[in-house]
Amino acid sequence: MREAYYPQEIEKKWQKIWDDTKAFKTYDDSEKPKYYALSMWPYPSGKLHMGHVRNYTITDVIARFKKANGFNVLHPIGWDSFGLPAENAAMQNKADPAAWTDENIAYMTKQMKMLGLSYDWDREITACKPDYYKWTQWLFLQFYKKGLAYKKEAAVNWCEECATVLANEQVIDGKCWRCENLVEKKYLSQWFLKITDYAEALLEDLDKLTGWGDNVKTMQANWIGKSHGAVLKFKTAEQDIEIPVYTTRPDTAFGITYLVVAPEYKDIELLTTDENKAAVEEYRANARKMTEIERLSTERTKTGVPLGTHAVNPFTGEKFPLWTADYALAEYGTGAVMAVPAHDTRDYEFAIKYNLPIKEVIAPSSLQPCGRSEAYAEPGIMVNSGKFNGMPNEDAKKAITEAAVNGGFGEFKTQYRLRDWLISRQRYWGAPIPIVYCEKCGIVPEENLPVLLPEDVNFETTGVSPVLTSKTFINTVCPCCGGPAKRETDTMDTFVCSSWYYLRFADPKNSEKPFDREIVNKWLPVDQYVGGIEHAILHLLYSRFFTKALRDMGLLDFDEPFANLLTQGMVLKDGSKMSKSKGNTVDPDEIFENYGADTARLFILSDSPPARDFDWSDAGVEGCYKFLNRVWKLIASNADKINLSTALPPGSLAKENDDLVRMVHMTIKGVTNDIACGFQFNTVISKYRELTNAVYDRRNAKTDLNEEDKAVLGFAIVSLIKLMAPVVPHLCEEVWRELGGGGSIHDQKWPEYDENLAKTSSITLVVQINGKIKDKIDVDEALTEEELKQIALNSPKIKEQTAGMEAVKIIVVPKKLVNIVVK
RNA sequence: GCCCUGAUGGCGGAAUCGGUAGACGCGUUGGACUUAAAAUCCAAUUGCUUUCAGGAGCAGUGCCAGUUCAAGUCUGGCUCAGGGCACCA
Repeated sequence: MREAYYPQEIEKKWQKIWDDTKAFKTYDDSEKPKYYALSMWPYPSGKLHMGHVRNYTITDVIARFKKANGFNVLHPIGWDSFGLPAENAAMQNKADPAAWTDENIAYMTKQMKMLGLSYDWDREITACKPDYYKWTQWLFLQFYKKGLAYKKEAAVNWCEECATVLANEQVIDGKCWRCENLVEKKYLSQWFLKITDYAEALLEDLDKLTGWGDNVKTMQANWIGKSHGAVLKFKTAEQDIEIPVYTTRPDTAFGITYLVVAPEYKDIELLTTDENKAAVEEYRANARKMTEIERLSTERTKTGVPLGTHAVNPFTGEKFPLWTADYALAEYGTGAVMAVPAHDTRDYEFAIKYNLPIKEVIAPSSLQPCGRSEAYAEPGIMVNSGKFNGMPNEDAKKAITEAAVNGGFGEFKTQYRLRDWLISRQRYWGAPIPIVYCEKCGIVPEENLPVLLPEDVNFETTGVSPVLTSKTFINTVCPCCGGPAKRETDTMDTFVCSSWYYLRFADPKNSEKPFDREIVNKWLPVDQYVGGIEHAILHLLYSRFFTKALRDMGLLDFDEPFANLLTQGMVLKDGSKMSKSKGNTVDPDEIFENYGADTARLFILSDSPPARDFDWSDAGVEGCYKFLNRVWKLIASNADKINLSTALPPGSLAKENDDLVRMVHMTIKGVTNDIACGFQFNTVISKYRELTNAVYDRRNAKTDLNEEDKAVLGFAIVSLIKLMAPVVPHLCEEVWRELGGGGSIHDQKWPEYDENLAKTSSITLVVQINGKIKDKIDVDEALTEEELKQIALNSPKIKEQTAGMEAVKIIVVPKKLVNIVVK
């Protein structure tokens, strides 16, 4: 074995061999239990960044660990390759988005192979290839047939920069998720998926996801936004028009002093008097012009105008005025709000500004009656509420709603904040929506799939989709009547493609259907999913929705796609996120070139637990490189002494009591537990270092080795490289073969430990006085409690410090400590 | 405003059940090797006080209380930081 460690040479050699021999190919037919490890598939943006390196390394180590532990592991990769960057690149470089994408995929594939990732490349899938998007389109049609895909005219989020609409989930703080441009409202006819049908299931099943972090689950629960309340129906005094209102505070119904409808409310024109018409129209026109962010800003003082008409409170018969104000949202509840300024901060602010009456109906307690200079939103006792007076307001919520139900003017209602998923995009580089518009037949699904993207398009258009420039795509014949018809020119949101890709990996080559039900049932759910927290709502919610909908269509038999989710932290440099604009990026290629992939893998896992942010430091990389050199040298300089045939398994070593043998058992136990319980790779790596240090100490201490010493050394070294193999696959493979190991180290079984040997031979007894540590004594672990007590009491230090004092109580924790309580 | 997560040396972070706080590494300092440097190896490294140079003592895990023989760990109340949601009635 050569003395010096040449990672680049070793890595290149093994990567080629693994590739040529398809070392990580997964077969469906195996006796072993299945394990599906998956990283979120990347967008082929050009080059891997360190976030990718971290993500894929984590999943790769898990996959290799599970394989060594006897699982049939599925560890695939693919490309989320539809999306705007390819189209933007096409506009700038006059390149074909397909060619640009292919180039990027080729480069990133090369980088992934350089990182030594154990993917089954035969299962690679690519969202923008017709053999994949054909099935995205097919699934869309299944949603359409089930009434889960529909077209409607609605106020939608429009990004001028990207020249397309966006889903609610893609609007972050009123800005576009991709380009951070301010989002505007537009009224357009668009395709939606009916995710709201699954609001309750998506919320309820969060409890089943015991392998997900609470942070992600609460984010989803907040996004779904379930609330319990009532719909109360009001009639107008002037025209007898019904205005239903959703409220979570029916207990405050006696305190209503006005009613607000959203500027987009459907009956608003009927509700406006002629005198008020001009002012209302002007207000509505202004509201339309405002961007989402302006309108939703809580900083902004509330505005509104009266409609001139009135509604009647069915509980009291009181008349109160109708207003329109943009703090009422058309898309939530019924689009109308009953205003109780005494008990709602927003209504209070509005009432003060426009001098509307404030009527208190809940007092903090019977001792502390009303009279406040702000809205009182806390629980209390009902007042000014007729027969409900004196009741705790929480009870009155139910009682008043029941009264409304009995009176025929109300009902209990559960409301969700979640809205339907807008999937139309006025862009080229996406899966075309397979729909045809026929003058005779109306909306007709196109069953002849795939509907291919046209190639005769001009990307130098502004403001409209390049698809519209095609001369061949738009005009077609109706699949129903054969008459002239036009194709839908919108494409699907890329998140549709990524909502089912994890299913396709189970059956990637199927040309008859998106996936075979049996095969998918066998491999899914994904046992371990790894990716960034930024998808906590978007991709993870959509995928859960897809899985549930596909189950209801009978295409599969499970209802959650990802059993365990690990959201990895960001990779930082100098305390902030790596970004090109800050100039603090680290190029993976440079790290591979200078140190090799094994060092990169080791370092990215070594310093922080996977869920936490990771601060990149050049010194840390150096440290990992030095460690690998140390391991290499340790083995190279002892290669002649290590004989794999004498590197015996546990139980067969004569020197079982040897401290180094015990250390090896402890390390196997520790590493195994640290990976199995929460993937704590940082402590796993510290255990590699401890064992390495211990082997060095042993070798330094003894130069004249007998056969037994060699066996111990061999056992320690072989165990070390087996434990390190998932993290540092190239070095360990090379060393394994150099030492004469048969086959690949990555086909070896995970080392086992003996529980009796996985601890030190003696223990340190801690002696405390009143809970403060006063002495530490090495003792045999077999001693009884009474013996430990005597040893503690006989310690000279303890005698000295307890002289003249009385021991009130002595607590003995077996094998650990003695605490003497004195007065 | 509501929700989630976190706070431990100069730094990243360890510490199964409440039972030796600071594993492992980075950095720093000192030393060995070298003509020299790099590399490598060895040692020290929470703070303060004290010392006869072997050590000894005290304090210490964001803050304030509490439970306990014993609290980084459990309970209550805060502070700060990061993230999510937000005129959602």
